[in-house]
Amino acid sequence: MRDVAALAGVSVKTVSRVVNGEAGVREPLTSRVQKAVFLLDYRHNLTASSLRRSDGKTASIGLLLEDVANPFSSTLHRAIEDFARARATLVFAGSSDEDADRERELLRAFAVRRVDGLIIVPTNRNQESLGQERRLGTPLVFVDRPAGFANVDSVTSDNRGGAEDAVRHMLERGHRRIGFLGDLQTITTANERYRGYADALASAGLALDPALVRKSVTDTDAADAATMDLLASATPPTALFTGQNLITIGAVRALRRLGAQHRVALVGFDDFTLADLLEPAITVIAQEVTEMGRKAAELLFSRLDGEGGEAQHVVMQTELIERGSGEIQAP
Amino acid sequence: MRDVAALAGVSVKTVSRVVNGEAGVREPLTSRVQKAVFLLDYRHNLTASSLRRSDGKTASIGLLLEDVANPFSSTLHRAIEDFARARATLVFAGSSDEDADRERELLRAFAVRRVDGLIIVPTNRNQESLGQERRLGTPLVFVDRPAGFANVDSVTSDNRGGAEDAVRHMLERGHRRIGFLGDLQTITTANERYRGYADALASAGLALDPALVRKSVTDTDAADAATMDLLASATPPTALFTGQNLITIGAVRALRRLGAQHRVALVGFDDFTLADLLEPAITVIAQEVTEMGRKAAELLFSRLDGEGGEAQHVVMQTELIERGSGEIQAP
DNA sequence: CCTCGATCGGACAACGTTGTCAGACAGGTA
DNA sequence: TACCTGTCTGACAACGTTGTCCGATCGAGG
Repeated sequence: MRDVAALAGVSVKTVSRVVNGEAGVREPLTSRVQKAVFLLDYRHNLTASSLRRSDGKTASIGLLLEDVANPFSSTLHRAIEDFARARATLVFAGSSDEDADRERELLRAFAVRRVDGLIIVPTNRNQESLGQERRLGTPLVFVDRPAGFANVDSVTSDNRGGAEDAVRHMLERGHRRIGFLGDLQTITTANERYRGYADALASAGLALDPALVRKSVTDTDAADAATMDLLASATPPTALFTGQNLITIGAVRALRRLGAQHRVALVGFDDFTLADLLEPAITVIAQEVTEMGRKAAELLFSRLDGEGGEAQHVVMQTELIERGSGEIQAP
Repeated sequence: MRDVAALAGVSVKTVSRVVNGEAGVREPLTSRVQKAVFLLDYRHNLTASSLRRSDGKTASIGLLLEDVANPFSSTLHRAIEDFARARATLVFAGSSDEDADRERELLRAFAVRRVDGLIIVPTNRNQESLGQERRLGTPLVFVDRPAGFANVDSVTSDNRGGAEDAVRHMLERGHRRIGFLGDLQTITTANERYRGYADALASAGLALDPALVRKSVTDTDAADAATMDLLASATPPTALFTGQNLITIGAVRALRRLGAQHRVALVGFDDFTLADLLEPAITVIAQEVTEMGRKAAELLFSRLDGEGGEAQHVVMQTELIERGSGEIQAP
């Protein structure tokens, strides 16, 4: 900056003014400075600038996902990036892999870099380090999973309602023995989906048969095995509700192997690419992931703009997409 | 930091020493400082620190992808994140959408934040602003697409060889009329894949029939339409080579609609989830995406460590995965 | 030609941190 | 006791930028 000032024959402060587009520099100088900037390949140093500026904003936010590579996370990421771009803000993304230590480590990394705000898909229970963040005054928004503290903004799906829709959909087609395959119940969304399953059965006046429930299915292979197991029973389910993407795929794989894909009904939570090209195509409960990301970013930036007031809890509706597998009638 | 020093009854410099784990502070003080840090919820300010420190490192890198939400990009992202984590470095990711202006805008945003290095999936032709980055001395690695300048490290797949494998695979099964569906030829990878297609035909002594080639297919719908078109001809292809994920899916959709999926052979470039669960399962040329990301990060960090010497150009081999669609024999 | 007001430019300090360097202190030796 | 060595500690300045504030300059009016 000093070099630019020297070349343009002005003071550094004047260069600062031009670079920041402040009023108060007349024409001859303005273009002389811009020319010098160009000639010297000068790049404004945002870190130094934010250190000095009164608001101290770094124009960056932290995004804590389960895994930047999974479709749900990366779709969220993209929606948030797009919203942030309009605010000239960059996004640091990190993967927690559902691990509390990694989450803590990333939160710390975000904090030392002085991000302006955080959007977080929180792991099960790691609330102390989140609380610390909050005390530091960094705005915070939770996505996908409800906030451990009620007083933090959050954007979630109606997991319970969506699951209930899925199960009711199959009940309406005559199924009475509907299996449940879900992720670890320590994950709040998984738990909510189980409760939706139970709700639907209760509303229909059916007893919940624990033999039809598998509650700690974490990946495709486990789902495959659990499905094989369920269908091998003496009184197998005639329909399945799978609580998550990978589980749905595992179930499809197993049904296929058993040749049962056209006989056993299936509705999965979460949409996925190519669900419509499978045989049968898979009926799913779809979440509005992009809209969740957009909304979370909107909430965060409104806090950054100094919006006060009560924490907001946005709940997004889910949508049942009929594709075939969920419309198989009970035998 | 001043507050911490005051509470611990030491100078700020001593706090700095403790926080950075420097030698030269004896026991009574060390723990007194740590206690004060804890009591005051003090967080080290990395931006100020990097401003002052001699190396000026911000412990962050910029990652310029086509779209953080697409599977290829997000897999790369994850691999790079993992490598960076071991170096206590955070990743800014951004989506260019193949748009030169967005690319320029993001490069600028990275630069003003003084990232330590850049990993870039470059758009077609935007070499001036990349050159500018290089003049500033920011280490740079290109991924997926070869470098416009030869003197920049790069990690790419053997697109030409992979495409040739795909086409040869179908030639060996008796096909003589093999269609090509590829992305815009301004994208270097798309062009290389076309050349691989042409190479394979030439090696087999076959003439390249322009009527079987569609070179500007950019998305699923266009691929669907192009496939319908090709198969409607008087002398339709008996096999298809699709140059990219979305194109493959569009082709699958069209073949399905025509009921031709078990008659027309298909090999696609790029693997994708569920390719194995389609009917028939899709034979693909798979890239080692995770390894590409890891390697790119490795190259970047070795430059950050001051590694000099010639630019390296790593070319990853591709792998043909037989699943069924590519093994359909010619009629 | 002088004065006044409005407008623009620049010197200085400070943001939070660390590199440099000199001073303080303890312990050992002559 | 005087002196020296080595180990810790702290004062100061500086990283690149911007907020504050004062002084300079210019144009218009008397």
